[in-house]
Amino acid sequence: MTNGVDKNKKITIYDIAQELRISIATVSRALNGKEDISEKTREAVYEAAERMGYKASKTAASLSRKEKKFAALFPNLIHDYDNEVRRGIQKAVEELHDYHVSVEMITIEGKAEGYMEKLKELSYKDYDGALIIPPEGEEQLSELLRSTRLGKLSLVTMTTDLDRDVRVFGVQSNGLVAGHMAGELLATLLGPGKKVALVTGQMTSQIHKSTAKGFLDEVEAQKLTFAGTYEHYDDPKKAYETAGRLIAEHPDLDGIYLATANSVTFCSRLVELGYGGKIKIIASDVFPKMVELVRSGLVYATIFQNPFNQGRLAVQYLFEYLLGERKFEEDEILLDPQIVIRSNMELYEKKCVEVMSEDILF
Amino acid sequence: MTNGVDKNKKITIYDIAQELRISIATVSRALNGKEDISEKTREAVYEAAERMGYKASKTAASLSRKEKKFAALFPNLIHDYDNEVRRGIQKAVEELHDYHVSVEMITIEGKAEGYMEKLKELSYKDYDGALIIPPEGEEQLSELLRSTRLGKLSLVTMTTDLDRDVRVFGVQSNGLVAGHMAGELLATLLGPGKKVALVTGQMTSQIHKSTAKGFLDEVEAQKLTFAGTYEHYDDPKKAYETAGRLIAEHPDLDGIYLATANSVTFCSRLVELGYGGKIKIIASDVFPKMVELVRSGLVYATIFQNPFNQGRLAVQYLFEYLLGERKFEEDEILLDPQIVIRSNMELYEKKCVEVMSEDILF
DNA sequence: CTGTTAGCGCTTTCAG
DNA sequence: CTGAAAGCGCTAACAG
Repeated sequence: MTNGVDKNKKITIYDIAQELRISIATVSRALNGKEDISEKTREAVYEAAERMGYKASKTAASLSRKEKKFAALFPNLIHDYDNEVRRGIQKAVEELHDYHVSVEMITIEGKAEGYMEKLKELSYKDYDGALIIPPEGEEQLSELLRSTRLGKLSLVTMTTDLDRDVRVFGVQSNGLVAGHMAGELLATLLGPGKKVALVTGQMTSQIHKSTAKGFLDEVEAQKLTFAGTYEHYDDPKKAYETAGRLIAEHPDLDGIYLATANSVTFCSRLVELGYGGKIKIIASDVFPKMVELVRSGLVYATIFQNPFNQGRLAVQYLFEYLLGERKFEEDEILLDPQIVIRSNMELYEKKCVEVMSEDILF
Repeated sequence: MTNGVDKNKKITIYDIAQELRISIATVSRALNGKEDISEKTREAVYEAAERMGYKASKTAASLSRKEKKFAALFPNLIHDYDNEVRRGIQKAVEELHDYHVSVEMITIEGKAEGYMEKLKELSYKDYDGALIIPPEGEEQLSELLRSTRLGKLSLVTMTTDLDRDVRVFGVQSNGLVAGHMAGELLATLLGPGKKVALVTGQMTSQIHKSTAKGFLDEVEAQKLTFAGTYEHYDDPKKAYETAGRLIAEHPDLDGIYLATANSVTFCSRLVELGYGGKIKIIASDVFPKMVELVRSGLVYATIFQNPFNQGRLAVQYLFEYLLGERKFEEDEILLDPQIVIRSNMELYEKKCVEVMSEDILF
């Protein structure tokens, strides 16, 4: 024993209470940042906890704490990506079963107003947090949110960056790096000077902006020729049209980075146009249909953005945040995109699941 | 309520005890597969648990259960890879802090005999499990193990496949897929017909065998020319020599898959011989020195095998196994290898750490 | 603002 | 082989 800290004994709030000659309830309150406690006591407790080497027991806490109630808000759109996020959320709920967290999945019919209404209701119903996948036109929701008090309801965003002031944190893929990766792969596949295009979702969304930036930077660094950015909404028909337009405008195109959903529709149009093997394609994420595209060789690689984990971590982190275990100086949690080629496809294939309704897919 | 199961209420062992008119202690014993209990009671408890929809609370259990004691056995060799495994184990201990698991890190001086001796001691001292990174010549350890009773000490292996009969499970990288990935990348980089070689560790080790198999299969499928397998132990001097020999025998070589440690020594010898930019190299794992090699362009890609996670999961799974939460029909847990190129290197760089002693490295 | 007390659900002696 | 009882460390009323 060099200093007063005995490594062998586990320090509990009981020890701190004894040391300070106060009750364990007071120690608990101090440690959990509750309101009704004097600053003096709180400081004394913090000091003692630090000095004595106190480490809170999450298991004991969870045994007595009351349930944390979350809700997950999704737009009314069945989507491969969102479906994976959903599965991730469900997984997190299972994993956190012992810790008493529940998540209600809610599909919102309307757009921004629908979200706001539900959010207010949740706040009123004493929910602790909400996980949001925003509707089209998220700026509007951001706007509404900024002018509304939601009490103690903590907001976490996924696949978006709703205004930072209104949320606790956001979980999304590292778009910047994903863009660079796609650029580097195309450069490797094609060599310098070749002509590439970017096909992406709404550029009003931050995630698409950063993906585009990463890709453009890499294209420039690798001295590829840039044909342009082709933006389209998450709509298969638009994807189909966009493919046609892209080829019409650049019949000599060598490569494409498909940084959006609806890759499948897009690719099948390319095949129709007779560009099957001629253009090197880097796509995004792994869904059952994408597996086939990579296997067939039409798509050389796809960049997996792990939507499943996005949902899972959103729940987990929100929970930890609410317990004061997590700080978030960085309010963006970025997941690592991964390169999937034919030979490691099987590893990702088993991680994704057929989407319930296939209407929207093809 | 369609059947007797009320989804709203949490079923506890108390409920089961009441239903069966026995004590909660008996229920607990039955559920945990303790010895001193009649088969009849056990079955009744299982049946009731199933019927009533019982889900055990790990948190409550961990609060009263006594400490699980593990040990991790490493050879006396400071090594980038092992160092990461160590860090992973430490991480797991932190994560499992609340669950009362401790892991003692032990460096074994001798070889197989040294391991056996320590293992017997651990068994005698009532340890619950041991995590093993075997010494050179693991077959010998396997041999010894097969003829020795270690009581209730559960064995988990890492970076090896010690005899399956003597261990609970093993955690290692998916060598087969890693080999395929390296082959596919080289094929993409070089095109068909080009000449490639495999540089690997001891082929007596299962992990190296499966990596080699994956690579060879892919080389054949992609119609590359195979120059041969160059085997060497984890010794920088050998790596240096091997590089020289490889080039002497195949001056027209186009690509190499470095499926072993000591890539750094190997590569620097290649540069000395003037083969710096001429040969495409796929390496393994990410360590600080490897980061430089990829950044410089000497190595095109490296296949990350996540040794950190290997250590972390080994502890976690062993713990879950001991609690009966995990079954392991498959006794090999395979981690997904990941492709790291220049543009996503930063994501992996921050996950590895400078090794303590650098002697062995270069 | 603080203390008392009753659990949370389970494992583990200790006594039969 | 089984039961009774004492906690594990913490939170949440409730009562000052």
